[in-house]
Amino acid sequence: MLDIRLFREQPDFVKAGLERAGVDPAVVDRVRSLDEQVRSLKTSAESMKAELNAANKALGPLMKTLPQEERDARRAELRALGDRITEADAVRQTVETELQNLLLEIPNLPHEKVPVGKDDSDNVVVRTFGEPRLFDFTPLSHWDIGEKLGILDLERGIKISGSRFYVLRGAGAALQRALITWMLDLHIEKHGYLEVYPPFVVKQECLYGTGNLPKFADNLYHDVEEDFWLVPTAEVPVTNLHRDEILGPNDLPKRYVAYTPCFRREKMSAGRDVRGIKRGHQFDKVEMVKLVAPEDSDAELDTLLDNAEDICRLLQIPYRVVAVCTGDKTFSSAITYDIELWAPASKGEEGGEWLEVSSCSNFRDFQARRANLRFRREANGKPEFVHTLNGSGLALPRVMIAILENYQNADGTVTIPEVLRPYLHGRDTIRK
RNA sequence: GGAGAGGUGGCUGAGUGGUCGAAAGCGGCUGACUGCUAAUCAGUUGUAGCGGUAAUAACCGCUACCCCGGGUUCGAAUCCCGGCCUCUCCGCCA
Repeated sequence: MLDIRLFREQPDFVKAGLERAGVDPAVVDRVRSLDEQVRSLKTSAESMKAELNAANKALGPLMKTLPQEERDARRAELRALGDRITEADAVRQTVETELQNLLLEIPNLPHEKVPVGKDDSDNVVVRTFGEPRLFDFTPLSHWDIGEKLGILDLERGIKISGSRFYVLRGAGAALQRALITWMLDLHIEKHGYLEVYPPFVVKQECLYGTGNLPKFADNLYHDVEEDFWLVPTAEVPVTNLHRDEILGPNDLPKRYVAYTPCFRREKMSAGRDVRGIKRGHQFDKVEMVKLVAPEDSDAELDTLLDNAEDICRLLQIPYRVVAVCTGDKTFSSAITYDIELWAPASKGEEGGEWLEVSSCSNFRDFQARRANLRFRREANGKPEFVHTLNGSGLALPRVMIAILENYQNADGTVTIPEVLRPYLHGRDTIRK
């Protein structure tokens, strides 16, 4: 959520930012008009309340001594005033709710460094690592490799849960588990994150905090009976760990890493990426989340991104880093870099593609304001909103795809990346 | 799932429907005293919104906040209803 004061004091700045993000800047004037209404309604109601409070204060001690008739008269008079206040408050409440709802649907302003663009075709590749491998045979897609090795069962996933679900078997399941443990260990021991294991269902407040609600409910699984929501990413529970808290001077930065499954309805991408395991309703992910002081967030994004890239480098899989443009960035983020792994056969007959395995973002105070997530610089200082960041490190299914397709051999086996072997009892190859 | 108890300021904890933003203690801050620390004494000490003086530190006024949301009443921390949460006992269970 953007600071209402920004709308009051620098409306042109907000308009310019929203325009860059491809949002109609006319909302700024609507916000300002609603804000002015709320404030004037509040002022008039407050002066009535002051009047009522003063009258009540004066009336209290007189109640015992005043003649019955006069008491009744005073009561009626004040009751009428009270009723007018109730009405005024109701009107104010309506307008205020409208304002709040509007603010909740306005996206974050893009960071000044974000390239301006309309959609993902305007994203900018900022660096690449490694060279796509040259095959002396025709590389198979991961779904072919997976089925042939008996480590991926797409049919039975569909049988038991429907489309976009799959089953990993044997070395497939073990490989994913090894990846999760290895990534966690790396972030904990080498990069200095604290591991947390959060709930996989959350209350709706958490989703408002990160910005998934109210706008993106149709991508979320919701248990109506208990009003629980399945997490679409660990970002949601972990960013909300300190919701409604004021952290102390020595509590920042917080650097967390969490493994969770992620649940997404994928209503927006119906019919897309239906083959293989590229896009499922359920997938696993290791996620890094940071809470930092505002002046540190730019630098923290750089290290966050590097921590995620480290995984790719150690796996020795070609990747590229993409600066996401203003038109393609997500609702809550101010700036985002995507990491894309090369998958040589992920499009089947059509060949390879760059697969998004991580999205590293700085949200500045956008989520912190929604989640009321603050800190004090000094013991008696004024609370300020923290800056939040997060990035995948990494999303499992697509890493699996990249490993299977990049490390496949002519004989149908798959070599296991060296860094993972200690996590697989020294095993170096997946064979049938 | 059954029965009971309770949710008050940074913490502990009091609070007959009006004089309660709220006693007291602890903690914090300021000052005094004392070679220093400690102790003692005095004062002070919630947050937010709006308006004003003043300007970027501060001061004054009003409003709101005693878990959340409704209600009763001229007036609610206090009474009533609903919800959430915590604790204790019993039952069940990975």
